[in-house]
Amino acid sequence: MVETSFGIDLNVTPTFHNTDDHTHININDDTAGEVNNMSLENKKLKEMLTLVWDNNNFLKEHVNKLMQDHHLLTSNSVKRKFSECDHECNTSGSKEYDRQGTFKRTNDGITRVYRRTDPFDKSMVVKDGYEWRKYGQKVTRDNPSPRAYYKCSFAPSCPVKKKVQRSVDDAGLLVAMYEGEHNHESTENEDGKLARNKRYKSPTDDVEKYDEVLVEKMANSLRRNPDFIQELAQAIFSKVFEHINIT
DNA sequence: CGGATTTGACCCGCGC
DNA sequence: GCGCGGGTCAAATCCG
Repeated sequence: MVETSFGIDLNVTPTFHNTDDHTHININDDTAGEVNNMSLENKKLKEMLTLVWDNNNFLKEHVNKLMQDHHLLTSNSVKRKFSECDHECNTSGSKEYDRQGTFKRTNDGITRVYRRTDPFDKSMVVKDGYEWRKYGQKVTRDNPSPRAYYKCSFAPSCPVKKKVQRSVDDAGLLVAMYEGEHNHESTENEDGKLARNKRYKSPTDDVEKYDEVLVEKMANSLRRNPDFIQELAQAIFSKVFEHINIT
């Protein structure tokens, strides 16, 4: 079934239950000619809408496919990297995973956090519930991507520092190194965590959201088009007259 | 206008 | 002592 966002079923012919004679309308020859014209326009309109809908479906499938490919690629890459990290961690330190694709490794008082991000995203943000103030950035010899230096925003009372740099062989992997321990509570409270969890979206949610936005945009542009409104009204009247003629 | 970020200069430890 | 590289400072700049 095809239905626009403003509630008009494009495939199903509307049915009318005229149980008494009050619905019968006499139409003269001029009106009949007009009705024929409207039928033609109605056909055209229906074809146009079908075309738009087909295009929409095609785009939807295309987006779905792209999302699936991207998801597959990302998860494979994460799996591969995590197995490498696992290998490192079997020899020293302790390890810890979280559900956001973050790998944590603690060794000699320095905690390393590996977080997978978009390789094209140039931001160096690794959210950890604390607020940080950036105080420097440097390109190091062994890595072409710059290393960012952060101090805890509670400094100087809190001595914790953090260094963030992209992995040498995987630009999509951010490595954050933490030195010291915070002497205060995380700046992100429980409400914040809940709010963030609520905001979590699956890829399918994205597709549905994209669908909604697309349909809404199409509907809005059509709504703003007076020609469309007029033709739509004519089409509806045409259907009504068609039905009345049959019955 | 004030806080955050950027970026070049400076500091410091280490190896030669 | 000198050069190199990582870390830090602070003035300039950006941005809400």
